Amino acid sequence: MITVPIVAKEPFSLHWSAIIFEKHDPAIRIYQNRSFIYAALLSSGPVLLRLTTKSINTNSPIILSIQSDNEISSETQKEAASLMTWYFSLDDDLSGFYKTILTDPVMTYVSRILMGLKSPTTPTVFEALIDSIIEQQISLNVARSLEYRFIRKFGLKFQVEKKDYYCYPTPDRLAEIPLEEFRSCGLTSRKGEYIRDIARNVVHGELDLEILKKCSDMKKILESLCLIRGIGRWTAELTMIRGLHCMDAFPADDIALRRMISAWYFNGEKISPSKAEETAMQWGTYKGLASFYLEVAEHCGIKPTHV
DNA sequence: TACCAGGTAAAAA
DNA sequence: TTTTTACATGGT
Repeated sequence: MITVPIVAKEPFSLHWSAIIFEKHDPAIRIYQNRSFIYAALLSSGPVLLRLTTKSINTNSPIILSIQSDNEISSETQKEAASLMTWYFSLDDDLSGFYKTILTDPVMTYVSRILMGLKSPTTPTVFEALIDSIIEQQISLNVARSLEYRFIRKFGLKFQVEKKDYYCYPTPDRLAEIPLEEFRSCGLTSRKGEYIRDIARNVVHGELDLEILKKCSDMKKILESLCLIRGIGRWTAELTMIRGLHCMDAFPADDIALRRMISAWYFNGEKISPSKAEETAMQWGTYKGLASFYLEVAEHCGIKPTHV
């Protein structure tokens, strides 16, 4: 095992940023005992990454450790560090967000509790896109269990100290899966088609998702994602938040998001997507980040009773 | 048991 | 052009 110190722009709290991963699959990724563990596929092969912090405070130092049954080169160390820096947006400065929401008492209240929370980003756009497809229409609990089945079935399996771990499946692998196999881990046949078609198009070079990271035009990104079969506005926006770190994307049709906005801003009264948009206006260019704060608040059982 | 959950494309009207 | 329907699974 090799350890590397990691620098994060303050304020940053690993605890809040990773807490949505508690109770996830320990063979894939999980947050427990103040450590975030992730089975990563680097260019040299699979490794087990662990980010650890001593306390939940924002100024607590972060240590990255890399585990593998194979030798770990200095190149691999560098790649691992930059992957985790991307994953938790460690270079981001949250002060702009906190300043923007000062006029919103609700978001200010939530952000003071969750101080240092940054929105995690998947290593690849592909991963965010496939996860978002799996999550279409069904509840998060159901989606989560389907995702684990999916990753365990199709992801690269490797061992560290005799324990099994699974990396997220690559386009290469998914391109050759027969449709019945997607169906057998609980996906609809339709979703299986979407996923296989996307994987094939990526492999054949007809679709370049990762190049979207270089595009700064949100509207253009949204449009190009929506051209893909199986991708509507909701899936595109979720992918932009989770795979491209577009903190301004806002999936107003999202049922759960509307439920959360309704609980915090409208006393639990049901609201329309346009009402949700209206509420999000005060979050400026941080609509997606603010939404994530509400999501984490819900996850942690933080409720709007004290506002 | 029936219905809903962080939707979407395709069929029917 | 607009409205309805099928889809898979786990929780209530």
